[in-house]
Amino acid sequence: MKNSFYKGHTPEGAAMTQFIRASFRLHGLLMAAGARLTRSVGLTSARWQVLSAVARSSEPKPVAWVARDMGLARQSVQRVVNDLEAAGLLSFQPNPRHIRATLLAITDEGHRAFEAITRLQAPWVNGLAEGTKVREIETALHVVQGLCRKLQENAPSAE
Amino acid sequence: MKNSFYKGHTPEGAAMTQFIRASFRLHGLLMAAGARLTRSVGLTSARWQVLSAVARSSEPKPVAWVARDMGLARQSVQRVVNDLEAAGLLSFQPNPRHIRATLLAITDEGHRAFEAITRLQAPWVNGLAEGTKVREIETALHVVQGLCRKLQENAPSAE
DNA sequence: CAATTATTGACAGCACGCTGTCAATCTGAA
DNA sequence: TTCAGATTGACAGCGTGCTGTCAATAATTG
Repeated sequence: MKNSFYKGHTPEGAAMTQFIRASFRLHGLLMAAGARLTRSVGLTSARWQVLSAVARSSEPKPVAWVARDMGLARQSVQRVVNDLEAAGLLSFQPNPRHIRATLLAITDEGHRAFEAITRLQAPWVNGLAEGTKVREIETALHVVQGLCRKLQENAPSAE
Repeated sequence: MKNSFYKGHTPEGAAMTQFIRASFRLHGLLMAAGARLTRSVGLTSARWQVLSAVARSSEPKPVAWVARDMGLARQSVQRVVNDLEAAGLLSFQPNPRHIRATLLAITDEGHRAFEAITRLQAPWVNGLAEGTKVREIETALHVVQGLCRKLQENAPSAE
């Protein structure tokens, strides 16, 4: 795979370029898999991720806080949250510290949907990880986290 | 990070779940970085990737072939290609084997844009990879490629 | 206390990937 | 040769993430 397209790259840079290309493809495949996984519960990948973020949260938060936790823009999460509220999976609770910034709470129905998908996700991801050593996954995670850190430093966070 | 949310997961599955979450964030950050990188040439991340795929291709191909190479749906690439053609960076060449499926060729202007971005991308990715060992990147690439392979097997390819 | 600044949500609009459907075209088997 | 199936591009529509702008509300500062 060493060809003219990697002129100007350090060995690390050439390897990283390949890794980034593979990451794009992985993202597409994960999104497709997430769609299949969540469809049976009547959700989508993005809605499930937002629901999870709220479910995993240690305390009720406004939309903007959840967005920051997820590393997404505020408005992206806002619209998904509005959809989830309309679907009855999330509810807005009054925020004693801020009139407009209502707190997000998961409803009983939302909790049921979250647990239903969790029961599907666990065996799915176990199968996906089968055959890969924990050490390798941790190395990969380390590389990805290092990239995220570097990219976040050089990136003017939106707004 | 071992908490109740990883019940039902094997050790590999728990690590993989973390890795997938990190991958989503990485994708978002890479897209943002790609936007900054390509904006100066008047392109976007997606258009640059399609242009690169055509530029790297060993022979002229119809849109559907390029889409398969990139692991994307045919129509996603089709619309970007139409935009690139309208912008004068790509051109449609007659295909002796198929009247409708014209072949994609890069124009002089497209070549200039591609090279301009390549000159920006190389130092950018070198800096990004700096401090990460090639061995680690290759392990991460190996993990990602393994995931892609597994996901592609279990996924009914679109259409 | 008053005025400036920061945060938050509402609204509108864009880029991109997906799907489904349709007609034109090519391919291969009967 | 003919006809059924595959391939390809055109068109329309959806979900998701982004940006920019605006008004309402908090927080901070003089």
